[in-house]
Amino acid sequence: MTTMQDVAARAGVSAKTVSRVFNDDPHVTDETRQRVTEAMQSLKYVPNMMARTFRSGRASVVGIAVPDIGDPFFAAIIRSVDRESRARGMSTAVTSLGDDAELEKQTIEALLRLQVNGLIIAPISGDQSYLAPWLANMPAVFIDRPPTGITADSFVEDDFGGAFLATRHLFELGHRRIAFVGDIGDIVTTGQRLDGYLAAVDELALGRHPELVVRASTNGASQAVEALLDQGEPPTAIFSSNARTSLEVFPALQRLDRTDVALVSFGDFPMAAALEPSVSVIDQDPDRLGRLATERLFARLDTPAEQFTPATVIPVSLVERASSKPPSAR
Amino acid sequence: MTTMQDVAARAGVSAKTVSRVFNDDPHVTDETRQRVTEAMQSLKYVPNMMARTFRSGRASVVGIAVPDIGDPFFAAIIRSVDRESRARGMSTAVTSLGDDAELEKQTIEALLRLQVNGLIIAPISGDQSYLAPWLANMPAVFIDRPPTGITADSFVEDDFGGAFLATRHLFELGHRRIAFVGDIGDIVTTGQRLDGYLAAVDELALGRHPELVVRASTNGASQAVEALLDQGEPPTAIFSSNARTSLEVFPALQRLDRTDVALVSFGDFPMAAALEPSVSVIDQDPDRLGRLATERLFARLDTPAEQFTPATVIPVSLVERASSKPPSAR
DNA sequence: CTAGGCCATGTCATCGATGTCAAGCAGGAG
DNA sequence: CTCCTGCTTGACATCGATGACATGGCCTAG
Repeated sequence: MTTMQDVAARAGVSAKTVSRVFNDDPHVTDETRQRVTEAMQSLKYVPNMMARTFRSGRASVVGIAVPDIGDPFFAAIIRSVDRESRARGMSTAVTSLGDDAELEKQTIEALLRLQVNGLIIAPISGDQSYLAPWLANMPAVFIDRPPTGITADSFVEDDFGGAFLATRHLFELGHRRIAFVGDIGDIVTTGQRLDGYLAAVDELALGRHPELVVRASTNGASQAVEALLDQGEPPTAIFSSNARTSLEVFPALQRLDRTDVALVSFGDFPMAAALEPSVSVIDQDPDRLGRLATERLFARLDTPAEQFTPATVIPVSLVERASSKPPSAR
Repeated sequence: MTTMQDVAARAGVSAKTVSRVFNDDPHVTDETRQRVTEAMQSLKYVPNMMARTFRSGRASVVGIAVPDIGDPFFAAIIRSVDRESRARGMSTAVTSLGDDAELEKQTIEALLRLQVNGLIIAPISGDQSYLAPWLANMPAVFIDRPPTGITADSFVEDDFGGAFLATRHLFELGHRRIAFVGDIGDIVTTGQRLDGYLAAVDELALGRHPELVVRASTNGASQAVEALLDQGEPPTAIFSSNARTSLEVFPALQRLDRTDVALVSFGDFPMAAALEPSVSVIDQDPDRLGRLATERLFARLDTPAEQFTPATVIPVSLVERASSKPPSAR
């Protein structure tokens, strides 16, 4: 690790002069500049960015933490945050939290250790109180689900409303047995969506049928669908509570040759419109979510004291496609 | 920003003692420990990780840079690297390079500024010589495409071979006019795939037809397909040079009601098997790529001096699905 | 000819945490 | 009673880069 000192010694100048050359300070003679430049090259000098950042306090990086980078919804959010941050001269560092709530704290702290300027987070655990001390120095904006145990800005979709909307939509098509497929992680979000589904079920007097509600781990959605359809009185429609499960549910229906079962997915996903039948979705507008979160983050960076509406709920909309269809005769 | 000094003043001890309490040094009396702990809490002290890291040199983070997080191929690689790194007690910071080669250097340097322990990179520009000085301090492993302008480990797929394989496969099905759809970015990779395609075209004596080779920007693949099929003698098969373009090409074919045109995609993507017709792909095994790259990175971290095979080419395989079909009568 | 000013360069302190070393104090052994 | 040991605690230096300020040389205006 060559330092400015080393370069300075080699060039026969002081470290300060090396610093000046490095930072294009005009108050250096060409001759000195050249000697220093040569020394830098021959010693392969790289600035210790950590030292510079340490001195200035921050790294000009926005941290983003999401449960899963592979989820199309989060991928879209990341894209959007990335674009907005870049436009403001900051780069981004993304990290996946996985689905182990225990690891959230430690993963986030590893990210914060990088001394990012701000954090955009879609948490997985049910408690973010460990963030409290950090918030004194750095703004955090929650997306997809609100914080628990601390107060912070948040932008969430209307999980309850979207689930209600999807369920009622299926009801209006004539369905009376509508299944709910959720996953294990995403406690808060999935819970809200389940509530919305159940509220619709109650309001429409469909009766709650526990056997129609399944929560499958990421790779188990396939079996879950199979079990659902294997019942005495199988559902005629499925509400899949997020894009990740939908990516499993659809192929499962196809494999069982049961694409006659209606399907609505909470969350759009690539190719949803190109499938046969095309899949109806509740569109969450991840682009907007990412944009709003980034704007808020930068607003907090500019004027930390300012008061904002802490929680914003973003409306969702139903995109009707071919998988929205009446019950089949089958 | 409360520092150890502040806590020390509050607790009536020296900063060093605060440091000791913070690091669970046993040589502190319970009484002092308690006073310091209280002071830390009331002042909401958080350690300046930057300062600690600065002193120790590294952050325990692996940096990953890819052109686009949303690309299913890179998303799968990131997942894999993330899993492997986590198993070794390191977390990851991912950043998107976008498709502007000019920005690569600056984005990477922002990442390196975080003083990551190592870097896994799928570059977009044609010159990584700017990395040279950094390599003295930190290992870097290239994936998807080899480095240019510097020497470093790399793991790449067999772009040439895969493209050759796909083209020959289409030929064997009876196709004689096979189009190539590439994108603008990814210069190296796309170039290799084009070479493989052209080599097959030559070997099979199909004749090079410039009008069958299109390079579309990310959002222009749709028009490109339209233009291809609108020719006097349109292709009967399309070789899409990466998953990102395939995500556009397929819907375009569908919209034009031309799913009779055969299609092979370089790179698998979610739902490729569920589409109608299911899409044949050249499978790149991103999981393996990520795993190998991470293993190499950690090997370099453990024994920097060791010699390894610098460049590894990972074979690809053809996954035959329904879109592999003979030319239609149309 | 000289004072004032500009310019190139250097010295020192600083950011926050922590390793090194030593001081100070208490208790036990001789 | 004294000396040694061991334990708690603090002063200082350090990591690398850089801001504030100082120094010394040269040029120019009066």
